[in-house]
Amino acid sequence: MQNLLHNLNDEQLAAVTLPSQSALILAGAGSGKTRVLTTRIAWLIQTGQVSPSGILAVTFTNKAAKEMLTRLSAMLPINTRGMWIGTFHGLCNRLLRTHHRDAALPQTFQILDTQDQLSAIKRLLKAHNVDDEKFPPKEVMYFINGAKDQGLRAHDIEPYNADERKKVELYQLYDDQCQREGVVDFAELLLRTYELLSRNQPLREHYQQRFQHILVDEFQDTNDLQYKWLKLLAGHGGQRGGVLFAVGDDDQSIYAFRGANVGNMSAFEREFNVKNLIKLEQNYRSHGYILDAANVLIANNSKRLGKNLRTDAGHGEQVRVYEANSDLSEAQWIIEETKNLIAEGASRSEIAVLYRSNAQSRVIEHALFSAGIPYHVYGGLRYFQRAEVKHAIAYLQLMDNPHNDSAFLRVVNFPARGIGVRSIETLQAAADQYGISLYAAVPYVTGKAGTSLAGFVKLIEGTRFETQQMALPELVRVVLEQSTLLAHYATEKEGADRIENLEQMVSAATQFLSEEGYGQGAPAHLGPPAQAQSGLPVVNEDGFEILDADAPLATVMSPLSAFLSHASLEAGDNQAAASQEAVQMMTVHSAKGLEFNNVFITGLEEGLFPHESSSREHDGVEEERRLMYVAITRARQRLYLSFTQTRMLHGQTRYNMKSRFFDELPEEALKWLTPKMQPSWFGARKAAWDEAPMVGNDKALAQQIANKTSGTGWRIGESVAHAKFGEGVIVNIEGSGNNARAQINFGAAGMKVLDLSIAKLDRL
DNA sequence: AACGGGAGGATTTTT
DNA sequence: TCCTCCCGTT
Repeated sequence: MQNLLHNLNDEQLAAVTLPSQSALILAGAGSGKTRVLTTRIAWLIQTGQVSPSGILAVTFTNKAAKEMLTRLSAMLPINTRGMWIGTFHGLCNRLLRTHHRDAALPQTFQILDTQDQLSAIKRLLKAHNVDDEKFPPKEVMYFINGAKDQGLRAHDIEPYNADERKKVELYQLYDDQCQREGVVDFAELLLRTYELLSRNQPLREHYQQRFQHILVDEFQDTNDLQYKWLKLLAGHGGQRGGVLFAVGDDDQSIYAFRGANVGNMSAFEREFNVKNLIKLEQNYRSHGYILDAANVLIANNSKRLGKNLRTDAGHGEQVRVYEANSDLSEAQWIIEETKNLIAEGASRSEIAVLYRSNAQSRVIEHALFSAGIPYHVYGGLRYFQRAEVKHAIAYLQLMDNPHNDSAFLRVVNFPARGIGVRSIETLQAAADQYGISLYAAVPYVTGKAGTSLAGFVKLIEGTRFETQQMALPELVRVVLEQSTLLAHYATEKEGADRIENLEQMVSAATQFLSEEGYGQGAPAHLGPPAQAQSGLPVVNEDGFEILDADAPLATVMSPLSAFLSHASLEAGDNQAAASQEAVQMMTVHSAKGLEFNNVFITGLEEGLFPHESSSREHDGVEEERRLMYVAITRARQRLYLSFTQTRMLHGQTRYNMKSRFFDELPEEALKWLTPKMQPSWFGARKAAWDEAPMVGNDKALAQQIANKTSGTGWRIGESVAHAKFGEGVIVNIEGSGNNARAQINFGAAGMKVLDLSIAKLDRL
């Protein structure tokens, strides 16, 4: 125990050893959050307050879950495999497999990833003759997912106009289609589990009693449904249930666009009557100037729980700021600085280039490539999302559940076997007539189409029979052969990579079996033995004895089903194993949770970062500011910020102003590598602006600024001096004439709003 | 069925 | 600019 707790600072120690009450840990960037979370679990177990089976730890990503397991097994001499540590989706998958009957799902239900879901919706719209101009599939998908993320079914929604009524109708039809086909999308995993537990009292109470300690990572990223899910399991409002230990950072909430609700933090504090709010403010990552920049910037946000990072590491180096003429020269500058860093002994993998949007990476990539500097771009297609891999997966899905129409349609004519659009239309008509799956409708199609379709069914049936007793990797190999996918790509000019990817699937299967604790030789098709139950038996409303959805997965699903869920829930790495010793390029979003000795934050221009679309969203700029905060706090030792006067975007040259975030950073923490131009800078910029052909948003922005500054005699971006507050920069101007007020950032003296007709300001 | 031309769109992302 | 999607042609 001494070992477990030593080296924790006071804040961390307090969090780890909190009594059994709901707690909210405000964990700043680089404050040892994961350490606190894992040590808390270890401490609870080691002090005998809970057994490993009483722990439920939830994360958002598989990576975070794995990290937690790894650290835990290093701390505790127990087998972590039996512990419930996983992603929301992974845990729901496990619960739904076990209780599939109560959840009204086939045990082999398959999981749609986003691509699958979109094609399912496209198919639905076609089947119901919906005008996809008026109801674009993507929009329908957002609508459905948005509703599910709030825990709403179609019948829960009160449509406020005809269009919405149609969407609600489509939502219902979509759910019907999924149910018919035995498939479940990501949001459905959560919602179905939530409904299962809320409707089934014995089941709910069983898990409420079992999970005495529920720990949640990245709590600021939870959506409404996830919070409801947690409340349900924690038995909120009832006598039963466990203690919720939530760890998060409201300042790092950057996923509102996908439904995350930071408000869950304060809601949790209120609803669970949290007495234990602990702030982890000691930062072990960044040097002082970098933290100062982060702290001062984020102080501009109004809705915060409040937190200030501190470090023992000293000031370190100032943040370097560079203004480039163009995106090309920005890239060139990055190359030069990167070369310097490497010459000084920096490892390439300790250099990160961050940008707001993916479109910005191209120019920088090009420059790095020309300079012969190895780099790795994050993002892009993941292994299980590649077309050829998805095709193979579709064949495997048909092995497991031939009534999955999505999988059927994907490969019925791939590789080509003469089953065209007409054949499919005939088949679809038959399926609709009898209300059955496409696969089941094949015998009803006559003629030539019927013969080729029957051939396909024979292929599936034959392969299924042939692989009956095979272990998973062997089954995968046979499916790759029998489907003629390998043969098909062998004839393609560029097929070598695809074949390699397909063959990799055999080893992926082997690796999966060992990771999940399946015997390597277990027949892939075979379901779990009915006796392989663990945990307490519980009885549902019908008096059936049901088993606890305990780990490992092998007890609740066949190796094949498990592998298929794995393929959907864990999309795999992006791209082939990139060389480790490479400059890391990624969006700010994907940099969350990572850290580097040297960080470049590029494209810091109004309209890009903060992004122009953010101004239209509720609290959009605050979210962008949090994003900037995340970006800054990635850096350990050296941070570079850059912006450019002109940038080629969407085929047009744009003239941007430097990001407002520069005006929100403390002067003393910055070192301008190029002259900081103002106020003449603004004039020069405005001239360039006037000369250049304006595109929509430039005009809007110029107009907005003109409106704001008209008649005040002051301009946004201008440097001023005040007798009391010292030097500052005008960040914003509101109102006009005698009512005009300027928001001025006085750096160390803070942000002030001054009445321009009263305050005595001097131009600098 | 495969290819090409044209139109339109283009934050951010995990599961 | 550059990628994706759809439609029309071979």
